[in-house]
Amino acid sequence: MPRASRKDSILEAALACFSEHGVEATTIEMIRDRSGASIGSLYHHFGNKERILAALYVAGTEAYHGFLQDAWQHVDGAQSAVETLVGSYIDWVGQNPDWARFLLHCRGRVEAGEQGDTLRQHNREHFLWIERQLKMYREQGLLRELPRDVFTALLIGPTQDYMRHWLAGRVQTPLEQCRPLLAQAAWMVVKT
Amino acid sequence: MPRASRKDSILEAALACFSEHGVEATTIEMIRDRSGASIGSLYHHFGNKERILAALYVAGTEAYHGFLQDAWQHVDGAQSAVETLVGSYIDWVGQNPDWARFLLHCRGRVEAGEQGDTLRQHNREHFLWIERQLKMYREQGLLRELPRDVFTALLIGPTQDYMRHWLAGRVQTPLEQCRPLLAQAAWMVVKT
DNA sequence: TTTAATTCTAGAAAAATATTCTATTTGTGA
DNA sequence: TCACAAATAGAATATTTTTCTAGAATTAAA
Repeated sequence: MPRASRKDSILEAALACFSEHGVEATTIEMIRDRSGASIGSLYHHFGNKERILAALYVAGTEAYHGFLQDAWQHVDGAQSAVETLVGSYIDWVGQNPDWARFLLHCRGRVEAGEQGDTLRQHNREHFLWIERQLKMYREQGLLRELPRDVFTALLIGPTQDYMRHWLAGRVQTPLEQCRPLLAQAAWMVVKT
Repeated sequence: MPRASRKDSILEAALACFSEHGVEATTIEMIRDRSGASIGSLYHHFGNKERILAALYVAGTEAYHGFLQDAWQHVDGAQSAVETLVGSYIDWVGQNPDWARFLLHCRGRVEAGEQGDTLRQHNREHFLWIERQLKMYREQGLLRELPRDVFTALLIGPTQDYMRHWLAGRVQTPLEQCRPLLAQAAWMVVKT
């Protein structure tokens, strides 16, 4: 296996800087110092600061999507599917707080930027993947008939909200305790 | 009534620029041009760019809190309270999309900045106000006993999630149609 | 293995942006 | 009217981002 490419080491350094100082406060120079790359190298690989953000964003969402799809192996039934959607989100954010903070913080910014379309395409595909997974349960009448966007909001909204507060250090209830509550509530509100 | 002060006109111009070009892309110069103020005046009133954001953020949250407290006049019973929390959020965001986009986009940034404590204090007070309003219903046993942070996430999480997507133009279901669905779901998941 | 082409790296130079500073003007109370 | 503070202006400075030119490393073809 090839060791981390220069490109990757720049991304890694960028995430570390963002976590440490916040996205707005980190300068190209800080990323240069931390990664050991030169300005020229940095701009060769990414072109500008915004595209560093975008690349990092895509890498993060892909990591999360992969995590979810791995967890999906053990899904067995509609309730288990809902529980996995909620639980995987909690687990991944819990295990990767720096990534998660970055993704939550920069979503709007990256979507508004030039890579917005790419990103939206990515997300749409992930969404469709979930749709395919739930199709069967829907056809069996196990899930409420709701506009798709409302369904999604009901299912994952509370969890996203909770984890956003957790990342900001605004909540005390330990994750292990919330997990079943949130999973159960999601199921309650989404089942027929 | 005094007409808009220079300070206010700067804030107004800033919000307009942010809505039009995004927060990251607007420069001090753009705000200067749009507001008609000079650089000196701008820095006299706010000190730096970050503090313009913070002031705008505080103004926005205050507007929303006021809106909610007005709507609270008509609350009558626990279900009505839940419905008002959800409905007011939808209404305010629907009527003030620029404000809402800005608030959602910048929360993390402002909280991480020097005004973070002030802001957190503000939010805590608002949160406590809601707590006081719900206390009675809680004592009557009408609301589920849950860790407070989980309760909040269940109540408002789906709505916040939905409105975030609405602001980004990612959903089609009209707000009038979602409103009762979200309110009803919130009540379902939060009532005893 | 040499050559040519391409990719990558480097850092100085330029451009864009944010902030400070000094001077003037405006308003306000004694 | 005078003294003083608050507000405004824009030039000067500092910081940060981006571009540009040149050289080093790598790859592929001959």
